[in-house]
Amino acid sequence: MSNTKSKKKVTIKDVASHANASMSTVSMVVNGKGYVSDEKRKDILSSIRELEYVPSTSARNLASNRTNNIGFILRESHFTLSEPFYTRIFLGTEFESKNHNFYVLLATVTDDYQKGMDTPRLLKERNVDGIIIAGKVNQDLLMEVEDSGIPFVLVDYQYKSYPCITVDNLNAGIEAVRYLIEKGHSEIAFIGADLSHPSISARLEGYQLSMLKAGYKDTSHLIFIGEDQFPTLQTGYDLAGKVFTSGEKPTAVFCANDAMALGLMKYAEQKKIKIPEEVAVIGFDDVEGAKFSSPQLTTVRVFKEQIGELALQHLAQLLEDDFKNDTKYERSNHMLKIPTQLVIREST
Amino acid sequence: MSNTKSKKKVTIKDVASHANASMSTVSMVVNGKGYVSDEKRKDILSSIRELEYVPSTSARNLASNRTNNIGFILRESHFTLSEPFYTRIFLGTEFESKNHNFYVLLATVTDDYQKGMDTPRLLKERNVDGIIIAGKVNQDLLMEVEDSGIPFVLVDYQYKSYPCITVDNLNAGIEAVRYLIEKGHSEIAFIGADLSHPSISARLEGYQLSMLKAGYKDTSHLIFIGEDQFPTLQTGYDLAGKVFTSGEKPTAVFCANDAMALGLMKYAEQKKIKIPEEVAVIGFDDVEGAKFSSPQLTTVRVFKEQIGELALQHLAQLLEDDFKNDTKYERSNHMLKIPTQLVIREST
DNA sequence: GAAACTTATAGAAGCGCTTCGATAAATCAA
DNA sequence: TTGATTTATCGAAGCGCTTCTATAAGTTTC
Repeated sequence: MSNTKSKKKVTIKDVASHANASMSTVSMVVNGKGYVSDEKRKDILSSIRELEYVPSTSARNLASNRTNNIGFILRESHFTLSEPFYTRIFLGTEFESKNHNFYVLLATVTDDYQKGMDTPRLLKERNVDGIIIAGKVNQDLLMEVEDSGIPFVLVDYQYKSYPCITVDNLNAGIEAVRYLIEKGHSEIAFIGADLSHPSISARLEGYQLSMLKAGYKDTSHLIFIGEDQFPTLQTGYDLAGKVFTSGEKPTAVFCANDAMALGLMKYAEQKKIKIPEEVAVIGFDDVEGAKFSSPQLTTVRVFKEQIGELALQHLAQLLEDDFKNDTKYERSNHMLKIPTQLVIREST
Repeated sequence: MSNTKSKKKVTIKDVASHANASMSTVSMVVNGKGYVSDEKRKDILSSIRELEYVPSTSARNLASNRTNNIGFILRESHFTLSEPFYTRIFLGTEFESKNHNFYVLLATVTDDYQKGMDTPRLLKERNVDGIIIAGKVNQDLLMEVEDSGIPFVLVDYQYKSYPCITVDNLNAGIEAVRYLIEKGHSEIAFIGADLSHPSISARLEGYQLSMLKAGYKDTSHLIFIGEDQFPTLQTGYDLAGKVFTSGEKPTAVFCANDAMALGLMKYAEQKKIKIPEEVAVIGFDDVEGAKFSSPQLTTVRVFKEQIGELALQHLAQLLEDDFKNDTKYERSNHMLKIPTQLVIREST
C-alpha cells in the first residue's frame, strides 16, 4: 500500500530481480531503447507497476549526463506585469514540458543585469539542457547564454539568427490598420514605446505599410513614441496627452499594446473625448482588461500559451537533433511567426 | 578562458589533485563541514576559482539523497489571474530560493484536480525536498502531499494545523472597517465570494467585529456573497447590482478584494453613482490597478513578495530541522500572520 | 605521562542509474 | 552451408559526488 510510512526506496535493482531480468534490460524498457522481447518487457512493466518503481531523477541525470531541466529566463518586471502576457507564455511552456518530461526552472533577471554578477544559477551550474529566453533581455545575458553553448530559443524577441518564436506582428499591424482604413479613417495615429523591441517596431512597420498602401506617404507626424523602456498604461496616458494636443486631429489611434490603449482611453475619458465616436482605438495583445474596459477594446489577439508551447517543442526538437548530432543547422535557424486574430469590440 | 569551446567538465577530482588534497577534503570545504586547516582551505578555494569548478548538481543530489528542489504548487487559474497576486508570492519564493540554493519547481494544477490522475510530476517522482502550496487547492491534492511525507508549508490557506503563512486578514478587516466607521459611515456593506477560503471569511469576520464594536449587531442584510468560486471583477460588478438595488442604502462598501472593488466601481460609474461622495469603497490586496482606477482605490496593502520569501525561509528551516531530526515539532506548527497596511486613496 | 579527545587528512564504498562491450541465439544473405 | 546481421540479455564500469572509516598527529586531562 502506498501509505506504508517508511517504505524503502525501490530501485532498478529491485525491479530487475523481481522480474528476473538484469538492470540493463530494465533500463532499456524504461527508456524504450535497445532490443527487449515482448515477454520480458511485459514482465518488467508489471514488476514496475507492482513495486511502484519511479526512477531516481538524480541517478539518471548523473549517469546520462543530462539534467532534464530546461530554463526559462525572463525579466522580473515582465513576470510581474499586471497583464500576465509572459506569465501565460510561461504557463504554455510549463504545460508542454509535461509531454517531454522536462522540469522548467524559471530564472528572473533584473532589468539592470550585470554580466557575471547576476548570471542565473541555472546557467552557472549548467543545470539545464536548454533555455528559453522570453522577451527582451540584456545583451550581456544573451551573450552569456550564447557562449555557454547551451541550446536556446527566443520568444517574442530576436537575436542574430538564433531560433525564435514570435508573434506575426507585421501582418497583425497591417491588418489592424487596414481595418481602420476600411472603416473610413484616414488620420490614423500610432502610439508606442521602445522601438528597439522588434515586436513593437514590426507593429509600427505594419502600420506604415497599410498607410502607404492607402496613399498616405508621410505619416511621421502621426507617430508618437514614448521614452519608457516598456509600454505601459502610464505611457499610453502620457502619450495621449501629446496626441490630442499636437494639433493633429486623428480619428483613430493604433496602439502598440493594450496597456497603452487603456491608458489612452483613460485620458480620453477624463478629457471627455468620446470613444469610438470621436476617436477609434485599437490595441494589441488582447489582455483580460480589454474586455472589461468601457468601451470594450478592439484589439489584436495573441495566443500566448501557444507561443510557450511551441517554444518548448522547438527547443525539445533542437536538443534531440543535438543529441543525435545530425540535421542540426537545418532546423536551428527556424523562425516561427504565430498568426494573430483581430478581435472587434466597441472601441472602433 | 571561459570561452574555450569544448572544455572538459571540471570535477572534484581535478580540484583535489590541483590543490594536493583528497576529494573528501575538497568536499568538506565546498560544504563547510568537518575539519580543514586554514592553509588547505585556502589552497582548495583558489584551485576552485582557478579551474572554475562548479559542483555537479546531480552527482551531489544522488550522493546526498536530496534534490535541492522545492516545489511550488498553485492552481493554474490563480497563476494567470490578471492581478499577479500569487505570481508575486512565487517571485518572492524564487528570489529567496537563491539564498538557500534551492531551485523552485512550479507545478500548476487544474481546478478539477483528480486524485492520482493529475498528481504533479514533482510529487510522483519525489523530486523535491519540500513543497509550498499557495492558495486554495483541491483537498485530495492536499492529502496526497500530506501522505507523501514531504514537508510542506501552506501560503494564504490553512489545512489542519500544518505550518502556514497567511495575511493577517482578520486584523486588516477590523482596521479597514474601523476606518470607515471613524469616517462617519454606519451603513457599511460587505461584498465577497467563496467564504470557504479562510482569507475571505477572516476579512468578513473582521468586518463583523468592527461593526459589532460600533454597535451594529445584525449586519446580515448588509453582507452580499457571490456564487463564484473566486472573487473577480465580474463578481464585484454583479454584486454591485444587488447591493444598489437591495433597498439598503449603504454609504460605504468593504470589498473582499480589489478585483471586486473595481468591478463595483465600474457598475457605479455606469449607474452614475458618485464615489466617494455617495458611496465610499475600500478594497483588499492593493493590486496595481488600484492606483490607476478613477477614483484611485483605497485598499489594504498585502506584501506579496514577503509572503513568498517567508514561506521559503520557513520551509528551509523545517527541512534543516528534519535533517537534524530535532526540535521538529516545536517549529512545524507555526502559523505566521503577515501584517497589512491600509492605503488611503480617493475612493473613501 | 598514559588515556581520552580534538583536529586534520586520505581512502574507499556506494548513491541509482546508463551504457559499453561480451556473449549467444536466431535470422538472413549468397 | 557459412559468414554476416539482427535480436536479446547480462555483467560491469563509471557518472561525480558525499560520507564513513582509518590513521595519525596534536592537545587536554588528572
